[in-house]
Amino acid sequence: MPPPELSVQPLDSGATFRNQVYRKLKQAIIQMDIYDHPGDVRLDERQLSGLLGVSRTPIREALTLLEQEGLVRLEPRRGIYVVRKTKTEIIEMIIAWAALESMATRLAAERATAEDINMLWDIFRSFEEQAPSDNIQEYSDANIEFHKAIIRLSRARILETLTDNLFIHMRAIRKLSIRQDNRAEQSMHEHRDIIRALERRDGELAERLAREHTLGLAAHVERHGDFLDWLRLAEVRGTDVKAAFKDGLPLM
Amino acid sequence: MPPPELSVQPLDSGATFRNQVYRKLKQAIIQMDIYDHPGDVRLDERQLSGLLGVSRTPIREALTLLEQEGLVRLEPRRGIYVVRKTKTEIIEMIIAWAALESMATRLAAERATAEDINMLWDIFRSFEEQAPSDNIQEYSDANIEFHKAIIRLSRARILETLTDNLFIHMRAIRKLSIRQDNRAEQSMHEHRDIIRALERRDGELAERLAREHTLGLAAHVERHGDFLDWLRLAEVRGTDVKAAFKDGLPLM
DNA sequence: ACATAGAATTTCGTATACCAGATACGCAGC
DNA sequence: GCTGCGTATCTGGTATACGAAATTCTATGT
Repeated sequence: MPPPELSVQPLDSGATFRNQVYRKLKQAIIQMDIYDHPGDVRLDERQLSGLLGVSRTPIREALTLLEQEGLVRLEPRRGIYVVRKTKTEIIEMIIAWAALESMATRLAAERATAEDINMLWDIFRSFEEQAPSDNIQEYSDANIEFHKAIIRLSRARILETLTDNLFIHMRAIRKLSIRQDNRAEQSMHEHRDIIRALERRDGELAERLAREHTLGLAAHVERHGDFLDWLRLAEVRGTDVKAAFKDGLPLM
Repeated sequence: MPPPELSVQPLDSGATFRNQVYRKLKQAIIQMDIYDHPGDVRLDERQLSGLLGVSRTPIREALTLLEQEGLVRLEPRRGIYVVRKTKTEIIEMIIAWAALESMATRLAAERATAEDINMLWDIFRSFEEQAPSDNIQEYSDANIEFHKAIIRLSRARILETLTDNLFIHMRAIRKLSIRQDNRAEQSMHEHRDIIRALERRDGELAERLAREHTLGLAAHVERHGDFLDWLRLAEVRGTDVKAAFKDGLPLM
């Protein structure tokens, strides 16, 4: 007879102020979408302190974390600014993502159960129906969810962690990801092929398809992502950003 | 005539106490090599405060960073402990490393200059001479330097950053990396083949060789890395670790 | 009006004080 | 000697106070 184990949960749940503030700030920064905002976005420790009802100490520690994640930039005695990645940085991040996800896909081909793959088909179908041009945000989020799902099947936590940190910054190119030349449709086909490769347990192929799929996005950004750096210039010069997009650029 | 630009250096150099403490602690933790130490290693904020001559505030912020990097674990109101990775975690990290480095190698094949590749040959030769069995630490460090050099040739900062964070934890398996079955020699051959592929600008091949080389290490750890988890058990039970290695395990 | 020096203010970095959870210790009871 | 309970102590989390660099405002002289 197995011993009657009473396993009590830790229940702490990292509920320190520091962690709470960290999560709240992170969510707020992501939600605001810096790439939709012209100009600098500056955070004030005291203001946040009053806003969140805690002292500056846990706020500073949370900001320290956010800085390491590349979400904010702390300029000593000058201010705290929400970071906007450059085009080059975004492309590098996509490349790193491609590297990690292709490896994850290889592992997934070995480790995923039949049920796991059914789940992928479910996700695939669920946003196959959805017209991408309608709701960019939802489409983009669903897209990322698909990739996250595959990575999860690798059963390698570190790959999840590392890519999660990268995905945060993919909001920068949301509007780009479904631009003309039927990227959306092509993307879907590639997703389908990846799942099929997983189904056939062809790790080699699945890995290659995943890599090429994501590197394709990198190339797309390389061609059409110049607006990312314009945002920075506009910010410095104080120009109205909206105007800069009048001449045929993707924003909206 | 070029404009007479006067570019003044930032000169701040991140010399805040927080950053200084961060670097010092990181170096100290890495140097001590937790995997050589039996038992828990606990850090005391107040003690560090006295030791380093600064207040607890910058120390706490530095520890926050180290926690995020996975070097220490902060247990609220219980203590701060240097982290020891499990075998599974180490293997996952090697896999992530393989993913990032193989991608970097692919890029390097496109971007590296002839001079860059000569530098790789230099590094290669410099530790070809060195007998690996003599000085494990030096051999291991040189080995990692080689990999860092290749990654640097990708000209993708993010790949450097991400892998640097992974390499920190590779000290865990230093003693393992040159165990019997002439891994050292085989490793050297593989390094040579990677450089040759880069020389021929064969990105596809270089990527595959780099991936297989590093995944080989993962497999090696999978087979012979059980001692990593024993360390944890020994720690919990308070057993003398050295004894556990008597029966033929790699340590030393 | 404009330029400028200097004071007042803002803002982050650091030090210190206080609090509550967790542990260790010791005493009482058996 | 062992168990259980309560208190003292330790430790990290949080709040507050202080300091110095950077910016802004203002008054003054031209």
